[in-house]
Amino acid sequence: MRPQKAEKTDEVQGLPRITKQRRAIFAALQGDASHPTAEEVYLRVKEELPHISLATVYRNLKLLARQGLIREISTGEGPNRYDFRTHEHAHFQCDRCGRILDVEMGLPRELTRDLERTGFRVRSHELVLHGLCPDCGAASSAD
Amino acid sequence: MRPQKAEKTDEVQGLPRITKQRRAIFAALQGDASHPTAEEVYLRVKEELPHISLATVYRNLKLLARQGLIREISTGEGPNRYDFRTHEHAHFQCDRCGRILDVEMGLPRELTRDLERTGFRVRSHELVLHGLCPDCGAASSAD
DNA sequence: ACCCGATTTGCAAATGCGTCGCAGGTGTTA
DNA sequence: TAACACCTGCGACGCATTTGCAAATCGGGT
Ligand SMILES: [Mn+2]
Ligand SMILES: [Mn+2]
Ligand SMILES: [Zn+2]
Ligand SMILES: [Zn+2]
Repeated sequence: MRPQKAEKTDEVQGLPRITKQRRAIFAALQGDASHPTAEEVYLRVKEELPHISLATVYRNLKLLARQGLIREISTGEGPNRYDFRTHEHAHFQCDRCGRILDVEMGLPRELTRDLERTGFRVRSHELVLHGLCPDCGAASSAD
Repeated sequence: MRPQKAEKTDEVQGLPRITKQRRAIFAALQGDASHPTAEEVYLRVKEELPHISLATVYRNLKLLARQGLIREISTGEGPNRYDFRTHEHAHFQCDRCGRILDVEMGLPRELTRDLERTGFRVRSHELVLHGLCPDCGAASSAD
């Protein structure tokens, strides 16, 4: 029996393939706590794959995020950032140095429970704190 | 004595003036629970001030937000949105209809306390939840 | 190993959203 | 009313990200 080419109604696209670009982009994030931007990932991957295109990096970061293999973070300040840590945690962005630091915390269970009880379906959430990181806070008071 | 024109070192700019554009933009937000985009505010204000420019709307929304008179919200999905409600509350954006709804909740005090204790200075935070709103959740299960 | 079609890539152009520079206009204070 | 700093409208610009397309590449089936 022939394998049913693309459905007509639903936009089901085939399974993602493992290209060297995709693999390298994913690898570039692993163990990196800096929450790099697409541009930064691009520069990094380019050392291994000099011909890779920035568009490919964007496409794959989006895809990996959709697959849940990485996390996409928008801080409301500058470009999106990417995180290999996919567990539930919040982020702190320093107003001064711009760095993004992990804040280990989840939402109070009761909150989402209350929302669900009101008819909402909570799929995800993003919490970003702003202020001064320990380094910059100290620097500015010593100023 | 002459009034000290602009400081040399510090970029202190004079006091904001009350122009009809600024007033109209602020007024357009009042009582509006829809969290409109700059574009939407622009269209609304244009009915009263047909010659207003979109750049002016952007400039004033930013300024009003800096003054703390309104709140700027970036959901990570589409353009920024503006809120006349400045008290601490979170937002829920529906994946289906895109609407943004208020969620009355603040951060657990203990969290920021722990952060401050570690040397952070928390100035603000933004919490955005994603999922399906009551209307869309019902619609999709009835589907 | 080879085929073949669906997926992916590199490239450039396009898009979306927001900001900037500048030449007048306007609000505010004296 | 005069003076001047702040504002506005306008278009050009900038940055981040997306998209169209032809060529390259994966990978399941043979
Ligand atoms: Mn993180
Ligand atoms: Mn709100
Ligand atoms: Zn810092
Ligand atoms: Zn909805």
